[in-house]
Amino acid sequence: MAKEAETVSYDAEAIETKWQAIWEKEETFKAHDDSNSPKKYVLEMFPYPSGDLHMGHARNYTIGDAMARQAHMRGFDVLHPMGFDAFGLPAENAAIKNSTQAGKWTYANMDQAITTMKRMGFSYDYDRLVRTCDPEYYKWGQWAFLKMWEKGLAYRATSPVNWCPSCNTVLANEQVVDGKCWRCESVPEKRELSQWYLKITDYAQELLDDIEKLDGWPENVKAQQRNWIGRSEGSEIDFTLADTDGTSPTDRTITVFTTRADTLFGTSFFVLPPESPLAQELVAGTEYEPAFLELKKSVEQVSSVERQGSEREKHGVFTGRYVINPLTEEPIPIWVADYVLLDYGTGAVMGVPCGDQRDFDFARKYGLAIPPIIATEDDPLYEQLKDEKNLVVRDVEWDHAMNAEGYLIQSGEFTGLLGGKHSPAVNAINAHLAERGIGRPKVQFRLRDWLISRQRYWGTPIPMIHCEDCGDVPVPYEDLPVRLPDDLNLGAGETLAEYAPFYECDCPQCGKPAKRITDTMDTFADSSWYYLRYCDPHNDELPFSHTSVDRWMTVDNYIGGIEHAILHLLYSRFWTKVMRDLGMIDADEPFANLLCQGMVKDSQGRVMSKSLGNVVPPSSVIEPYGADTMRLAILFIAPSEKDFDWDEEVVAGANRFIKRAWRVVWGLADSARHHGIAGGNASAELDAAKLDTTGAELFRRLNEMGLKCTADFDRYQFNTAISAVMEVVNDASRYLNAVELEQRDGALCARVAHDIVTMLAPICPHWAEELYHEALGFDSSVYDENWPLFDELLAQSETIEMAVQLLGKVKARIRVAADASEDELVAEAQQALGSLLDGKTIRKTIVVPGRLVNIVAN
RNA sequence: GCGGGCGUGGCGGAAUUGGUAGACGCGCUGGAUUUAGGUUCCAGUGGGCAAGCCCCGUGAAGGUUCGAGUCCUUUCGCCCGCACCA
Repeated sequence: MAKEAETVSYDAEAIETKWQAIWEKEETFKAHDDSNSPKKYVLEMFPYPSGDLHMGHARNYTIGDAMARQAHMRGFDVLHPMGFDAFGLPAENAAIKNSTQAGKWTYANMDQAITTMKRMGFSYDYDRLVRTCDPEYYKWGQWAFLKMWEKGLAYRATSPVNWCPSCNTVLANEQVVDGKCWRCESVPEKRELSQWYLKITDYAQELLDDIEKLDGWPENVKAQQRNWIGRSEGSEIDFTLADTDGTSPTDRTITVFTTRADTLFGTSFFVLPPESPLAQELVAGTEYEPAFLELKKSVEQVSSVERQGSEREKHGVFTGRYVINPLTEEPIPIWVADYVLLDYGTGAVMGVPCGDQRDFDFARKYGLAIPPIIATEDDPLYEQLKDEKNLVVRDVEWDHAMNAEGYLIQSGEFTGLLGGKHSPAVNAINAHLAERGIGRPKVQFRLRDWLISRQRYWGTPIPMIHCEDCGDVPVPYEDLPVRLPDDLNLGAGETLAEYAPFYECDCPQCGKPAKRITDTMDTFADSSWYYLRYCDPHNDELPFSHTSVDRWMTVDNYIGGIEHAILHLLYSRFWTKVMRDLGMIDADEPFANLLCQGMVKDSQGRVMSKSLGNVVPPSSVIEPYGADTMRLAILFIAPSEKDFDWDEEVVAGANRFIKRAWRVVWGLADSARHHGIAGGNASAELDAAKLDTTGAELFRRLNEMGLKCTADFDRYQFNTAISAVMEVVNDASRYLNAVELEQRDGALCARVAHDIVTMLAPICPHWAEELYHEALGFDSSVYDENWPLFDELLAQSETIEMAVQLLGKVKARIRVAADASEDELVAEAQQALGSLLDGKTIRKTIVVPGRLVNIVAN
């Protein structure tokens, strides 16, 4: 390397501290509500402040920050806010343990996290910081609850719910994961309690349909949501309850839900769940009652985890009663069995052992008939019974249910129709039942209403009052927020329900003494609309104004963990639709593009956890290497969606590159100055035709790799965007090594230096800012610089290497002029193949411009 | 069982639409510079052997095509979600 003006050494800590202070002072990252530029809303899932940030947060926010900064450089007015999901149980538990206030613990953690965010150089508009535990925030969550109450979307109901004995609160359906509490992994108990719900099921169909609109979401998240919503098309069929004699009809019916109405002729028994009040009623006072009660008791003792295992043996008892099959008019015995659920469908099932493996297993165990009513063409039974309308064979020797698609046999007038879900046979039987008024098509969802009340202190109080006379009465809007008291003695175990200053109040309707609801909302309610509040965080008239959400919504890029695939993302979609129906916002969906970043694991591929002691705190990387190295390493090590194992070598490699790029930029800038051009003057006259071969090739590569880097940013593929810049840096380094200072092209050096700095600016912002000012000589922030433009034409070289194939196999390579004609290429190619073509006839030649010539000869 | 995804060097991973497989980085090998290197620079690095204008190579086997990591069929393996949902 020729001697240059001495370069300044790279001191990460000094420049990072310096620029963080300047950004803060200059308010560099302020979002503008009134700008004429197109907007871009980049959002990372806000953290729960349980302590300092961990590597997962660092990765999440680094991805978002690279997107946000690059968007700004491409001319967008960017909204890139941050906040805290600050309510929740860990704060309360910590407060109980330390006899302090949950708020104190939470605010201290939030301050700590903000410090770390600033050390990472994230480009947040801290003016818009949202903390869900601030009354200015949760007031509007309460407001939304009241609106939902008015629309009938919020209600109170008593039903069996999941109670977590360790968290001392109920859980939403979505929060019972693998039969365990999502937070503490205790096994919840079923309790009959009066709880508050949001009617998300009203939106089940729309939530399902609109998944189709989410082109920018990963397939697996969409699939998970579809699964969770669980739409199932089937039929409801009414069975008449027979009298105690077993045959004469009563005037009562029991309705079942089935997706296989076609198998109605094969119904040989009927099942109710042990929890069924109807079952209780049917056996009451009979000889069957003791066995029923025993089964019911045993089911209560088995945990939900165990009961849900599909391997579990089925248990059932006969009730002594019958229903009448509406088509065959035969009596069907009613059983009670533990494999049927009370809260799905109608809570009653028609048992068709021929068509369903579970029913089959149950029939075998209890010696119930297995009438064959469906068969495939290659089944001997099909030949025997294909024209048989009446039930002549009542049992079969099979060892499993008939799972394959087949034709109905022994099924009256429907014999011969193709059966299966959504089959002609289903349609025909549905039509028949509908005509008789004893059946109807029915769409069933798995999704349940969202149970949002929690019996905990540290959350948004539900703004309702219970009056002995008036019932549940909403808190008047002018009384919002219902403030959470901050002087509870949590350490002594005091709860809101026991704290009179909170619950004592007067009924807003009749004025008599009443009791305030002491449940708080699930924290997922708080996080279901925070992205809307960021649009208008200081509004004290409304949760947000229509103009503000018109300006910023929808979120263009949402980045967060896959663990929220159902819970948070489904609730947020629901909340947005509710706000839309309240006329608050026009958008149907909150998040246009979703990126679920992979996990950061330890070097052995294990999840980082405090209990394993394998946590790598961000500070352990920032301190020795700097935030820019860490950001670079995180983005380079793997594609954003993939898990990666933490690898110190990669960090060292990233640091090596950043230092190398630093030297190269200085070398280029000094060279430019030597030739009288400002270090980073990208607009200096650059005549590509006047460049020597080495210079021309560097310029071409700059354009080629610049285009690639830009395209990779566009598809959020940061690892390859970085590799493109690495190639430019490598090329520039070779240029500096190969060409003496005097021979270098000043304008070229300035351009390359400028573009390297700007392309890396979203990823290594402090590094870029320092070079932009000190090496390239600019006064403004690189954040306000334009993303460089590259030229497709300039990316092409005059001569290119092309592959020559014989029968599709590469046999030679030729260097040809980029604008060579097809004829010239074919001639060159044939020459290159030489003797390989001897004695062969050319059948065909395929020319792929710029890539290859394939000669088909034999 | 249902749904989604993935199999490419020693490792992380590249390869917009079918068109030169292995970019970039880590690691490793050799060389240069240095008093020294956890520095920098240069070169090499999929496998095989007869060392070539060679053969084989993207989990496996077929197929379509002038041409397949990419498309189709079958199959093996792994990961994730839901699940006695009728």
